[in-house]
Amino acid sequence: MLSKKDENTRLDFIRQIVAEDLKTNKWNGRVVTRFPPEPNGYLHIGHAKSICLNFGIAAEFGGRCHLRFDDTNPEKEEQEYVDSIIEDVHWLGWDWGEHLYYGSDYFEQMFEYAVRLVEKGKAYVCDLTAEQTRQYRGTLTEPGTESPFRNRSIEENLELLERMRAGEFPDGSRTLRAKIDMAHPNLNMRDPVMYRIVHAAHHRTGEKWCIYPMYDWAHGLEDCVERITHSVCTLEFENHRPLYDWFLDELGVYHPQQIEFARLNLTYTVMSKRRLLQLVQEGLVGDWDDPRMPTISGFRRRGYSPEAIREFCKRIGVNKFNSTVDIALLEHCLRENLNKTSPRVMAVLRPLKVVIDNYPEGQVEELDAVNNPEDPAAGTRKVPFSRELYIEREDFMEEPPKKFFRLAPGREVRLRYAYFVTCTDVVKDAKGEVAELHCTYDPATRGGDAPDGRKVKSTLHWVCAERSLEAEVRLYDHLFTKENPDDVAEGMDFKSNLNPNSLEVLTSCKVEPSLAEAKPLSRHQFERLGYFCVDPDSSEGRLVFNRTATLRDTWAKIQKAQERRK
RNA sequence: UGGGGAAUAGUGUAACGGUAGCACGACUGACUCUGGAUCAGUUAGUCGGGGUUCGAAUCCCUGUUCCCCAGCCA
Repeated sequence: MLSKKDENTRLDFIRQIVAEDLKTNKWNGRVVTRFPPEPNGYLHIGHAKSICLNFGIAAEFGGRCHLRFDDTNPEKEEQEYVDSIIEDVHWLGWDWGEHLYYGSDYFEQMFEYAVRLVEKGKAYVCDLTAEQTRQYRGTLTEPGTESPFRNRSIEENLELLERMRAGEFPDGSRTLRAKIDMAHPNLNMRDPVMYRIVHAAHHRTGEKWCIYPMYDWAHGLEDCVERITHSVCTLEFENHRPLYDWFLDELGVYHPQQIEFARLNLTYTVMSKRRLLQLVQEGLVGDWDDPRMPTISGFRRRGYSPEAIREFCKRIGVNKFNSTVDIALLEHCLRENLNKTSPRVMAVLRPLKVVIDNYPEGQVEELDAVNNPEDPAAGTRKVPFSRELYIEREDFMEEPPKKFFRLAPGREVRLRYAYFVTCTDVVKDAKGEVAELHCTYDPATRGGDAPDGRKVKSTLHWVCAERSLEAEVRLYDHLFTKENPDDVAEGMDFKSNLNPNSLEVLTSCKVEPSLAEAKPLSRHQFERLGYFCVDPDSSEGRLVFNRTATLRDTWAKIQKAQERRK
């Protein structure tokens, strides 16, 4: 067990700051964080890190966390994204109560603050074109040049700003800029744009506005209005913090503390919204919720549980340097959770027919099977057994290599929860492929135990031929073949590393009848195969499963090693 | 070549001047009616060079490498 000191020292650097602020009463005991997505795409596992950080801190320190849409760019944002984000954050298990906000709700107040800055002589209307603004900004090593409009009178600025708002000027013709320092070594401080003119309909404010605030101007004010205490964001905003501070200080208003942390990178995964959008738009995946996508909706459809994702976010930690987490850790958290929670079931992906020659024709018996050995409360169910069964093709080999313990001619194995069977004959088709197996069973081993104490080397899963259900099963693998999808040849992009085998569809799988009523998105373990989730594509009488993850497969490892030796 | 950040096993993280620890992975072995799970063990690390100190991952100097910034995106 951890001592109290150990627990405290294990806090990440952000939680340490929050804990310290609580101790010194910096914010009068308040802890208010926020998750501020722009509704211009679907949430991904990288956002989950931020979500768990912000909502987690609020929950752990007795504060609250706001869900706020940072919707200041009408050209990229859509209601569809708002809806999906709300659904995803909820699904992950977090709740913001009444604290659902939109940056656009503060547009009027932001404008008033802008007027104040103009009145203070700290902002001005600039007529430079975008191109000119860029040229005047200077470079990383050379200072910028002051805009010729920088010293307009306060009266003129005020009048022009009102006329900007009134829609008198075309897109891009003018901006409102902060008057800071064109020679500042931090480019963000070289008279940054606060408002641009965009005659576009906004998904919430409609046609009301034709000027929209820039991120730097809007974000601090949103935090300010909501009385955020700790404004947690990613590393690339570190350069913007001086500006965040400048705006709030010049206005003399409530001033949260911005803290930056490193975004999540995952092996075999691309994470930027831009590239995920590209995959969707170019039809390289089904949609945002394609089970191969690292989106929250993709993971949900794939069969991941919110608990697994939250545990993952807890384990990866929080830091200020870039790192790439091994996707195996995510998969570990997944299996750890699903192992404890998923009901077991038998399903055969690539069926091979087996006839039990000495079993009575026409007889069907119901055998007891354990639903979840990790959870006795899950109880048992009946599975039908009869003369004709299906087993997995790869569970039989005519000429078994060393360490292959499964079925082979003359060999006895156990059919899980059923009987010991011995393979007596192999029937082949015209092409010489194994078409059917004949076995005998030992009636004394009913249930799977031999009264004489004899052992078998392996236990196979199976389904009753007559009573099984047909199903489609979609097998997934990593979307990319390289740990780092950006590791590409000259002139190529990440798409050249797409895994052509990331999806394999199996259409004539056989599953046990208890699955007839399985609900969409319900998760099951197919014994010896992996975790599978009912895809929403399923319909009455047509079951479709997604493979969420395989079970750890020792035999596959041995096989690989054997092949390598050849 | 301006400014801002950052470097700890293969990977992710802890240690806040006092035994470099944990997790994932990999590899052994035990157990098992899932070749699952579980359990036990092995593996392997402080970016380099100086200094301060009884003692440095930690403090100082210096070098190296990596990330971010020149949108009227966020």
